[in-house]
Amino acid sequence: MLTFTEENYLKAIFKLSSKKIDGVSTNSIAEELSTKASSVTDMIKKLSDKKLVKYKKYQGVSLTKKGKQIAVSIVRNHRLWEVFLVEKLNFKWDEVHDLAEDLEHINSEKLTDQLDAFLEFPKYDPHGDPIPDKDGNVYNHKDETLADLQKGEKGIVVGVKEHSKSYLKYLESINLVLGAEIKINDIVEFDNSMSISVNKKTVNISHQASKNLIIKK
Amino acid sequence: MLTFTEENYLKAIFKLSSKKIDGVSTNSIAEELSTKASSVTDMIKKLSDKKLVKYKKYQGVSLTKKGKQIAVSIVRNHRLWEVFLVEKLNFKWDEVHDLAEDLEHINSEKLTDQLDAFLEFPKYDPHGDPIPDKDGNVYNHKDETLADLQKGEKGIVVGVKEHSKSYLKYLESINLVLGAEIKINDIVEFDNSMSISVNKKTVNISHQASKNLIIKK
DNA sequence: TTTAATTTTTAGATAAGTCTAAAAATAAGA
DNA sequence: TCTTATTTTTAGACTTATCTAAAAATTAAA
Repeated sequence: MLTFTEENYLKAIFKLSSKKIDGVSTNSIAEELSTKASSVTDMIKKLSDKKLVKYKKYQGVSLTKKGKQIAVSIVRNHRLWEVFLVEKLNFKWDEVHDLAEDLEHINSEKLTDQLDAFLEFPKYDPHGDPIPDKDGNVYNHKDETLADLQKGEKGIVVGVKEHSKSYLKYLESINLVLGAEIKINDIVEFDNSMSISVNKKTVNISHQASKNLIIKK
Repeated sequence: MLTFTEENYLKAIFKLSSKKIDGVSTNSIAEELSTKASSVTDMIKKLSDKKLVKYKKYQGVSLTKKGKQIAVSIVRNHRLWEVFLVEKLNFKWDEVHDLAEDLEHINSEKLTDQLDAFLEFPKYDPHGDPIPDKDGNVYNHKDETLADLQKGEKGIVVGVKEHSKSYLKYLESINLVLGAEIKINDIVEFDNSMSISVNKKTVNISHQASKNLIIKK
C-alpha cells in the first residue's frame, strides 16, 4: 500500500508526462506539488525502489507500467467523485476539486466500480476531462480551443484547460458551461479578444479566456 | 485542522466515554486503537494542548466540549457514508466499515450535509446505529437485546452490539436483518440458547449471538 | 571550450507518530 | 500498613516526509 503522499507524486508525474515525451524534471514535479526539489529527489528514490518510476540521477523520471496504472486509477477515482459531487450532491463545478483530491485516495476497486455504475458510467467529469475506463484507457479531447476558431465559425464547449475557481466561476457567469453553443461574431486583431454569441446573448471574451476553453466544431 | 490520527483518538475516547462516566483510561484507548499505552500518553498530551481533552496525569482523560463536537461529527460522517454505500452502491452491511473509516475523515460540512439530504436524512445506519443530527444529538436505542426476551415474546431487530464481519454475515444468513420479526419459541436453560422463528422459519441461536442483537418489543 | 548559470543531489535537521524498556505512580492483597 | 502487581508515564530511538544550505552535475553562454 502507498501513502497519500506517494500517490500524489505518481499523479503529478503522470500529469506532467502527458505534456512531455522524455523524463519529467525534478523541478517541475516540485512546482506541481508546491514542494522543494530536494524533497522530490528523496521521494523519487523511494518510488524507484518500489519499481513505480524509472529514475537515473540528473536524467529525470518516468512512470513504470505499474506506476502508471496506479496514477490512472487515482485520476479515475478523482473524476468519478467529481461527477458524483456535481450530479448527485448539487455541488458547482468550481467547488469539487479539493474534495475529490481527498476522495481519490480511498482505494477500493469495488467502491470505484460501484460508483461508476451508480453514475451510469460517465465518460467525462464536470470539467470535460475524460474519465479513464477500468482498463486505464483515457480518451482525451482534441486540443482545439475557442481561440483557434475563425470569425463566423460555430463550436460546442466540451472542456477547460484551466481549472481555477475564478475561471470556472467566470465561465458559468456568462453561460459558457459544458455543451454551450458558441458562434464567433468578431475577432479583435489587436488583442485577439472575441465577440461571441452564447444562448442568444453576445459577450466579449479575452484571448486568455478563449485559449483555455476546449471546443468541438 | 486535525490529522487523521488525532481524529481517531477523539473518536476512540468518545466511544469509550459512552460506557464509562469518569475518565477513560490510557490502556483502554490503547486497546481500542491497537497501539501502545506510551503512544496514547503522547497523543493525549497533544490533544490536551489543543484543548480537545481534559487530562490529568494518571487520572484518565475526557473530551472537552470542542473535542466531543469533533468526535460526534466524525461518527455522523461515518454512519452517513455507511448508509450511502449500502443504499446507493449496493454494498452488504458487513462490507462497509473499513471504507467508512476512511471516508469519515473527509472534513467538509457542506459535503456531509448534502450527503445527508441526498440520503433523505436517515436516522440509523445499516447496523441500526443512530446517526447524530447536525447539532450533535444522538438518540441511542434502548439496550434491550434478544437475550432479554422471554419464551413466547415477540420483537423486531433494530440493531447490533457487535459489528464483526463474521457476526453480521451469520445474522444475514439466517435472515436476522434490520426489521426482521422474531418470536421466541423456547429457551434452553442450560446454555441460554434459543429457538426462535424468523420469516416463518425456525432457527437456533446461541446466547453469545442473542445478547448482541438489539430488539424492540 | 571554458566559464557562468541552472538544475539536481547530498548532508544534516526537524516534526509527527510510533515503539521498547525502564521509572514512577496508583491500586490491590496479605 | 507494607509489599506486590498493575497502570501510566518518561526517556530515548526509529521512520516518514519535509526543509535549508551546500556540493555536484548538467546546460547555456561567451
